[in-house]
Amino acid sequence: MQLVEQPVRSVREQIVDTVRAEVLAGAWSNDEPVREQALAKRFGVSRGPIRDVLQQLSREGVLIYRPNKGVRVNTPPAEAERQLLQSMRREMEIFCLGQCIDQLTEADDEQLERILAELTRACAKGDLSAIADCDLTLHRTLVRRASGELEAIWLSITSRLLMDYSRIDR
Amino acid sequence: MQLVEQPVRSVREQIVDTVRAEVLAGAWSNDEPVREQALAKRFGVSRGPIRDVLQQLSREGVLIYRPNKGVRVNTPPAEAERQLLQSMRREMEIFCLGQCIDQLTEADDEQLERILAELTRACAKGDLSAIADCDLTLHRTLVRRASGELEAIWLSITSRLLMDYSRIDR
DNA sequence: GGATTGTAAATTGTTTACAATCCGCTTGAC
DNA sequence: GTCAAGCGGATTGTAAACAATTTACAATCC
Repeated sequence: MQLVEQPVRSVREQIVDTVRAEVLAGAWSNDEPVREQALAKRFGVSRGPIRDVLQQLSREGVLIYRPNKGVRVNTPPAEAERQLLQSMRREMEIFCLGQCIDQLTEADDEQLERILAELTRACAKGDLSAIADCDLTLHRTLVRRASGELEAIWLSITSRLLMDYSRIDR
Repeated sequence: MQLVEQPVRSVREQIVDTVRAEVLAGAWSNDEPVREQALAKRFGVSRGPIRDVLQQLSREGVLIYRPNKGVRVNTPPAEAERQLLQSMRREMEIFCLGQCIDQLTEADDEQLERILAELTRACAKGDLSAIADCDLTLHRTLVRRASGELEAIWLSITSRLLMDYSRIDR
């Protein structure tokens, strides 16, 4: 499921979103490191783009990177930190909503409706990873609309928060 | 000036901090794109690590990246966005201060004193780029101490804010 | 027997070479 | 004279080879 449309998405961006979704869905263990070669083979690219992907996800806090030792799935934030992030996320989303509430187009409405429907369905089924994914997609669309500049920051915060879902899911 | 101590800093990290400091000091124009080859030559490495650096700084919002067209210095945030970031930064720093106020060691105190002295000196001289640099270093130390996980997020927010200083300086 | 050192395989970090894309300029048709 | 097609250099994107580091395991020493 990829409801965020974007005219041209680079290979790296696609891989980033795929890997992040999988990690947040709890599909990856954090006991063993993520191997660059394996990912490169899986996505049919060389190690270069994969390294970019792993670096980016590490800066987002989804993975954790240690020099010469590769990356692993990060652990969820501690409770105090989680509250801070929650608060910051809320602040950002309120801001973005206020920024873009007036300039929503017909197409935007339609897209939001689709995502909301998907979210409702996921909630009904109790599919936590799907909920997390929809959650991410829905709000990400709003944030990007308000300010592309803020998207990266918002994503870092929210990804960290969603790591709790993946833990619960397992 | 690099007062943040770190046992082992990778080549890339060092270049990232150097470039960021220069951009925030207003040393780079945003009229012309940043060339990978030139940076590679300057730092004595190949384009690979340089690309990592530029990618990271782009995700921080210091630079802005466009596919197949390289990176440029980003423009400072709009006023509304700046206020949001300011508020978020404040929230983070208050949190981090509360987290680590109790567990500061002798060495920490000493280091903080040094940075503060440097900051005072810079303020007295009205050296805006030095102020920005000290500002960054001082608070970054605190944030890292409180939670290394939060450092990346904090850095994204603060770098964007400090871009205003660099504009004023010019 | 336990600790330590040496070695080989695996993995990451970096460089180099090559392909794809972009940008400025010429050139030629109209 | 103007505009568009196209050519060439420059730059970015990717892949593959090479170097440095880590890790696991075996051999050696105490």
